[in-house]
Amino acid sequence: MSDGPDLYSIADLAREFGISTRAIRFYESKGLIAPERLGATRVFRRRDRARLILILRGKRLGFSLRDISDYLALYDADRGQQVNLLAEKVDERLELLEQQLADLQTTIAELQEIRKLARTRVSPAS
DNA sequence: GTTCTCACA
DNA sequence: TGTGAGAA
Repeated sequence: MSDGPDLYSIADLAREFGISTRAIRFYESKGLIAPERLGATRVFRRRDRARLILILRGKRLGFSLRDISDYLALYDADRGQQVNLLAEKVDERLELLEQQLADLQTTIAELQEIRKLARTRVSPAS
């Protein structure tokens, strides 16, 4: 049905996702994942792998580990509230990015204006 | 190979 | 938000 191994070592996941084993341990220390242990050694199941994928996607979208942790914590608890939190954080993020984009566009326009003036005043005719 | 802790940016 | 180093 669903394929792939049932068990993964920390090195397996680090290799698959192109991150360090240190980063994975770091995420665990922050409570984002909670792999089982065989003795002292971490054993990751599909569920842990799935959470890791969500962590990396959240990071890629610019969310903090804290945000991602808050979101993941609701997976086992309140799925309705999880959806609400996600919507709220996504709105926040979009608002910030849109503002940053507008600021960048303003800066770009200023620089382009400066370049235009500089060319007409100090450059040989082209 | 894996674990942990401490220091560091 | 991670990494480096060192010891086990």
